[in-house]
Amino acid sequence: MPELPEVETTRRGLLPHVVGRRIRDVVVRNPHLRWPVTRGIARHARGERVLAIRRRGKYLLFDCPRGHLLVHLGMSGRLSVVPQDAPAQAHDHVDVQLEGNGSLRLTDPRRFGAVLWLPSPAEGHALLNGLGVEPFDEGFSGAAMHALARGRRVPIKSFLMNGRIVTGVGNIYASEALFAAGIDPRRAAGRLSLERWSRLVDSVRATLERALAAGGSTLRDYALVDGREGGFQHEFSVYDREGRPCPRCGRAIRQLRQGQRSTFFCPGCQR
DNA sequence: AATCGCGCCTGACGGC
DNA sequence: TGCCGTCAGGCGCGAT
Repeated sequence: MPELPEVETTRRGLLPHVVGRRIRDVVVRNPHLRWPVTRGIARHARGERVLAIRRRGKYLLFDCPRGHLLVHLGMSGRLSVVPQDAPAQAHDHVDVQLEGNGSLRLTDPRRFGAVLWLPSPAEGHALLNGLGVEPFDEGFSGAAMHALARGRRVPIKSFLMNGRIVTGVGNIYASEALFAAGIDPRRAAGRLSLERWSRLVDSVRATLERALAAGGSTLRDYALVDGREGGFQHEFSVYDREGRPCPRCGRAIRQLRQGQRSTFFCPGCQR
């Protein structure tokens, strides 16, 4: 699931429920995530007040006075706000209980997600300090990307999905943004003109904004904090649409594999 | 330095 | 019906 629009939608959904409240306890029901969830997390987090929730790439950071709770949703993770006595279902891994009623519940069938406690400053942590530019920051510009891509031979689609270059763009939105910009996903990143890079940067932002407005994309596991589904899956132009007509020119959408990931594109519109 | 591709997991689906 | 292979939103890591 969770690319930038889904993580950001989750963040915004959590804000009114979580910010300003204290953590009563962290209940670990199933510690098996990307890294084992240790009891130390509860020890650190207990009694801490959540001052803010930030997003960096696809990571969520719950800022507290003495550190940060980091959550990543992996491929199938979902955060929801539930009553503290809500019975756990399959794949419910962690409950962050808040003082008063209410818990923040992480559900993750495929277990590629993560929950970690980071000492301040969170930016110094290895998972965060190598991350690329945020798509909505000024630093994400045609000129900057054009310069970064110089000499790089990786396909532009893989380059866009590289979180050390730009964060938050995953498999769905890379395909969709390249379609919107009319760029062939197989083109070498270093062989894109400055003009086309500028167009692509605009398309990435526009695609992410549209997805955000729809509450993200629900394919299977992802849901908003209150359990509702996102809506952007109904607006896909190419993703998961092999053989169906391109919305612009009518030719059949094609699927190929790049770096063990499926890519979808229109052979007529994308050059 | 850049690129490739494996592995971590569960579950859904299609072919036989 | 069941078994098996393939694939699914991510990403760190080791090999080349």
